[in-house]
Amino acid sequence: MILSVQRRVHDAIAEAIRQRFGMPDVPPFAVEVPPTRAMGDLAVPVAFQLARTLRKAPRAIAQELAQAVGRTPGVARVEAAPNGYLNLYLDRLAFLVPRIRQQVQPDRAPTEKTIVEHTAINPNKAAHVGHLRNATLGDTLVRALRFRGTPVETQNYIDDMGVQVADIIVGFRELERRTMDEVRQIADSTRFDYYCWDLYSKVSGWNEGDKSRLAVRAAVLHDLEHGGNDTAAMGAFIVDRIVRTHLKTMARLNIGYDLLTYEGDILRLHFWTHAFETLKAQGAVFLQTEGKLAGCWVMRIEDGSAKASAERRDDVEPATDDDESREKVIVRSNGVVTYVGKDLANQFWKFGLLGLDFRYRLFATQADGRPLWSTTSDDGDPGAPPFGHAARIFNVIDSRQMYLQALLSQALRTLGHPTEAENSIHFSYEMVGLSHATARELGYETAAESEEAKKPFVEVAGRKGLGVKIDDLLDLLTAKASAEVARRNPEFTPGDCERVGAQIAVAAIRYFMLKYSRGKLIVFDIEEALSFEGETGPYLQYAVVRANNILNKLQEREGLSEADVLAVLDQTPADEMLGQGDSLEPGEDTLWALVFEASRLDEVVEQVVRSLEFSALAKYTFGLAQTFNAFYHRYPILNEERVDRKRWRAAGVAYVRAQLTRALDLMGIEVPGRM
RNA sequence: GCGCCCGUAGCUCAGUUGGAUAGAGCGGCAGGCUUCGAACCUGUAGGCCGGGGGUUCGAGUCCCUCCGGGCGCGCCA
Repeated sequence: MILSVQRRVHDAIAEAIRQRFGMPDVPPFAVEVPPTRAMGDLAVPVAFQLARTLRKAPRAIAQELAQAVGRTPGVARVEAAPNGYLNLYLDRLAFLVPRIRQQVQPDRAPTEKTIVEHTAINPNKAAHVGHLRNATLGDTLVRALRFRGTPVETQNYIDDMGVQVADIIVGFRELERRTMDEVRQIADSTRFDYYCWDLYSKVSGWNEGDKSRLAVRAAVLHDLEHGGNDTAAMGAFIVDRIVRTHLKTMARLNIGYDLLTYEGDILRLHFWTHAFETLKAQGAVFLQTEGKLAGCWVMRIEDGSAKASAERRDDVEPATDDDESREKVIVRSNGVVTYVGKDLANQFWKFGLLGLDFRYRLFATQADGRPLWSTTSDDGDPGAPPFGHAARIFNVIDSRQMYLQALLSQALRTLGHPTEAENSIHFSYEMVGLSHATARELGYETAAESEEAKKPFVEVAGRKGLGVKIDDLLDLLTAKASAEVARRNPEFTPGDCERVGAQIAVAAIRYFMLKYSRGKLIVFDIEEALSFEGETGPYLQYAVVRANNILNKLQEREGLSEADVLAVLDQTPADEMLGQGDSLEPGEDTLWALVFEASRLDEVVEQVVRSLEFSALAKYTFGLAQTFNAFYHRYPILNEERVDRKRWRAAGVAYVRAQLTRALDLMGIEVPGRM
C-alpha cells in the first residue's frame, strides 16, 4: 500500500518549495509513478509548473529541489532528471518488509455514510446481460468503498407497482386465464422467471395487437395501487417470487444487498404526499394552468445537464426563457404521481431529508450470512438496524436516464440542499447491446436489408423476449469451465469440478463486464464472453493459483510456511531486492518492480472511486498478474539455489498473491485452490 | 432541433487531475512443456490517436469546428 508514502513525499516536496523559493502557496501538484523503475519509484513534475512563475528552467528548479528536499523517511534518494522531472527512489527494505508482513493497512479515508443503489430490475421476468452490467458495476463500487473504509449501504429498488408487473398479471389473467392457485403452482414447478420472460413478450404482442387492450392494464395498475384486492395479491406473489429468483442469480455472482426498497411502501407510507407538500411549499413544483399540460403539477427543467449546472458561474447570464421552457410532469392531471415523483421522495428519504421512515422486516439471510432487509408498510421489526441518512448517494443506472437523474439534483438544490445535490451522484454507464451473431444464436433474425441489420448491434429488449439471460450465460460458462477443470484435475470429484467451474464462470463474466470503461457501449457476444485466455478473469485466477502452488510446494518440500519465510527476512541478505545481484538488471522484470507494482492497489482504488472507472482496476490487476507470470517464468523460486534469493522471491510471491487476491475480491472474483 | 456518449494497430479495447519512447488482449508470423501447472511465457510485424484549427514548455487527453456512429428529450418507467 503506497498512498501514505505518496502523501509523505508530496508534503516533503511542498515544504521544500516553500522554503527554497519562499512560496507560501504551493500550487497543487501530482506524485506519479514513472514508466519504469529505472527512472525511480515516484516522480514529481512540479518543476514544469513552477517554471513560469519562478522564471527558471524546469531542470534548474528540479535540481534545486532535489537538494532542498531534506531526508524524508522511506525515501532513499531524490534525483533531478535532465528533462526537469524530480525522481524519487524509495528505501526498498523499509518500504517492503512491513508491507510484505501485512503490517501496513490501507489508509482509511475519513468518509461519511454512502448509499449505493443498484440492480433495480423490474420484478416481472428473468435478469439479462443488461442488468448484469449494472449489478457488477454497483457491487464493485460497494466493494471499493468498503476497502477504503467508507460505510456503505447497498439498496436494491423494487418497482413492484409498475407497468411491467401489471403486464405480467394481465398475461396470467387474460391470456392464460390462470387463477391465483394456478400461478402459485406454476411458480413452484417451473423456472418462474423464465416462464414470465416468455409470457411477458406474449403480453407485449397482445397489447400491440389492439390498443383498447391497454385499458385492461390500466385497470390492473389501478388495483395494484389501491391494494386489498385479488389483483394486488397476485402482484405481490409474483413480485416476491421473481425478486427471489433475481437475488439467487445475483448471489451466484457474489452480489448481495442490505435493503430492498419497495415502491409500494413509498406509496402506502405516504412518502410522496409528504415530499409533495415540501416541493409545493418551496415552489419547486407548480400547477400548470394552461397549454397541453394544464392540470398537471410540473417541475421546470433547468437548461443544461447536471454537469453544466455544476459549472455554472454567477457572472453568466442565465439562459433567458427562450423557446418553450421545458417542464416535467410530476403529478398527472388525473392526480396520479409519476415515477419521477416517487423517485424524488425516495431520494429525499435516502438523505434523511424526508422526515418519514420506512418500516423494515428481515427478508432473507444471504449466502455470506449477511441479513437482507426489506421495507414494509406493516408493523415491521423493532430490532431492524437504521437505514438511510446518507451523506452521499450513488444511483447506478444507465446513461439513458441521465435526464431524470439530473432532475433529482435539481430538486435538491431548489429545496435548499446544495450539498446533497452535489452528493447525489448518477453513476452512469452505457448500455449493453447484442452482437448480430449472438442475436442470431438466440433465434432472432433481422431482415437483411432492414434498418436494424445496418446498426452496429441489436438492442436487448425484454419486451420482445430478446436478450441473454444471466443464468443461461452462467450455466454455459460453468459447464465449459467445469469440463476444463475435470480434464486438468482427474482426481477431482464432479462436485469439485462444478464448484470450481462456477468460480471460474463468475470470474470470466464479472471481469468481462468491468474491463470496458463505462462510457463504452458493450456489444455483447457469447463467443467473446466465453473466452478464458488472455485478458480474462480466469487468467487472473490462474496466476494466483500458480502462486498458491509455489508456496504450497515450499511448505511440502521444505516445511517452510509463508510465516517462516517472512520471519527470517530481517536476517537475510537483500541483494536480490536491492538490485545488487550479479545477473540483475535495474529496470523491469525485477523482484522489486513486481512487489512495488503490487503495493499500488490502494492508489488504484482511490483513482477508481474518484473516477468511477472500474476498467482501471481491471487493467491494473491484469497487468500485475501478467508481471507476476513473467517473473516466475524467468526466475525460479523453489529451484533457486541461493537461499537468500529464494527467501526474498518467496516473500515477494506471498505479497503479490495477497494483493492479487484482494484485487480480485474487489471485483467479486474468488480464487479457487486449484483449477 | 437541443443534450449526453463514442471514434486510438486487421478486430475488441486501455491510456490516471495535460507529462518521459502511444500500450494490452485477440488474430498473424517465429519460438518455448523430463524443471514451481502451457488457462502460461519469449520474440516479431502492425498506428497522419476520425479531419481541421486553437490553448500550452508539453495535447490521444483541454477548447472550437466539421465528419461518422450510438443514446436521450412522453400526462412510460
